[in-house]
Amino acid sequence: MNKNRTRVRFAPSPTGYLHVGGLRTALYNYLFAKQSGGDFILRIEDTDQNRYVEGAVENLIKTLKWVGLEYDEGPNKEGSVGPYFQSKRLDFYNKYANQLLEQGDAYRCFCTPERLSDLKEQQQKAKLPQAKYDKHCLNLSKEEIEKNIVDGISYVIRLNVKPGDSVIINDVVRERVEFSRDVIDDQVLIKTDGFPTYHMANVVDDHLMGITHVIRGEEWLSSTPKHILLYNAFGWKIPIFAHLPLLLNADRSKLSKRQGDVAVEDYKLKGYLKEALINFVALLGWSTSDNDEFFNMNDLIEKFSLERIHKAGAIFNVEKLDWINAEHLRKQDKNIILNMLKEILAESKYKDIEFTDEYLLLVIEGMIERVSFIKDYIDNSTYFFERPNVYDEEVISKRWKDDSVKLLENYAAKISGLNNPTKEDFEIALKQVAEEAECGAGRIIHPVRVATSGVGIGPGVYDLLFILGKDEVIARINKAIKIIPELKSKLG
RNA sequence: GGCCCUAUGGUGUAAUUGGUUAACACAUCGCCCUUUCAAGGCGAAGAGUACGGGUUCAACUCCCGUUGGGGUCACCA
Repeated sequence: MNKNRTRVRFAPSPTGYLHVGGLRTALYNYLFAKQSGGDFILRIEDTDQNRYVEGAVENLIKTLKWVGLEYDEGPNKEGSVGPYFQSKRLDFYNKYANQLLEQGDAYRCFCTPERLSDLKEQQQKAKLPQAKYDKHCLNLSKEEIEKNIVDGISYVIRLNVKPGDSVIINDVVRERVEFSRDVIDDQVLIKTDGFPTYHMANVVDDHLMGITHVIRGEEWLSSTPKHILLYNAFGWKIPIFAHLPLLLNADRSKLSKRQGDVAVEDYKLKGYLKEALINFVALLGWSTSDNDEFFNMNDLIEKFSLERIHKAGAIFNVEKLDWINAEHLRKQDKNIILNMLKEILAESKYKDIEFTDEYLLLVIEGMIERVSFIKDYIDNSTYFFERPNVYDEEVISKRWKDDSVKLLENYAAKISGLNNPTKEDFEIALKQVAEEAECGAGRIIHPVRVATSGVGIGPGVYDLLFILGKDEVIARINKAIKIIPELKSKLG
């Protein structure tokens, strides 16, 4: 392990899904690592046995892979500093906890949960500014401690915060942040079950894993002094910290499940492109000095910088995500869109119908400027996948005239004589029919659009007709002229 | 409540670190283009930088205070 090499980590606890805030944290870590040629490490913080969720880790890894954040070291990808599950690193934590014990920087605490909650209650009643552990067990004699251990009384190991100077955090985003020592609690380092708390585990692991930069959410800022105290007690080098602004709901509260989707998986399911999600989330709290906003992963790797991270929390604005999604969709390779379209077709009511790639590609091309999501192809242009069963009444009222049937019959007759008509052939034929009937082209364009698509919106008519093909167009016209006049008379 | 972070149009963000008419994007509205709808182009409206004091020739930028928002005060991360 090269000492000068940048090493960062994303260290989620496996709660079941990847939060979009977590995605952004992971992304910033990834971008920072990649642009400096460093390592991006995934470490699973599973030290809470009560919070075990079946399949959570697998899901997390799958999702990270989907968005393209591949880690250099982590579960199933062992590096030299594993294992990458904290639950498998208990020996390390115990070893270092013992060191702290010996140094007097930590002590065993045998207090019962009852005493602790009573203490808290008393302190609250006494209107103390802050509830803190009273260091009761720090004063236990060697003999008392021995006896308690022999008696099998369970205990935790606490950090011994001694009086002294303020603890100063030098944060890349927030610059200098100062904490008075007397607001720092004697945090539990090792729980009664022998597992470490986050504070202990993350410091030990970050050091052992050679982490140079700790990039994490702002919610960790207020416990960072404890971590610094630990680094100091061990005599370890303190990593560079960067605390990221939080992601917020529309009402500025912390982004929560209650007010919308928070899982990356939710957005995936809704049809967002990974490129869009990455691009959007990157812009939540970070920007370039120029006006660019459309980025792919490589652009981001090149342009990202910790120094340009914004300080205040950012509202997760889905409207802009939608726009970015549409932008990425339009720039996406057509064959990739084709595959995605085939995938959702296979799950749609059209799953049993065969469409050629050639046909679908034409549909994609025709609709590309009109969709924001892949599913829009199906939702907004059903007529490419089935004959219209209903005809938009508003369009009928406005565009269907007494001569529409006649004109459509003429048009159908005209194109039936064409051999493999091109888009231009459809256009020329239509103009001829209009000329013969001495009317404007619009007199045919609009009726033929509703007749063949059922709606008044969509690609250019000639594109529409060409994509559908001559036979289908004629069939649809024949169907429509039997149904629409009746509908028209009903509409009055 | 204590401690900490934070504050630029509705939203995301800029502003050469004190000197611009406070810029860009999304959303909104209008026009052009297109015999549709989009996309695209052009334009409009929308903040005088949370508020109040300072410092300075000059403050969104620095200082102090206030207010709002957020985080954190677990044997959860």
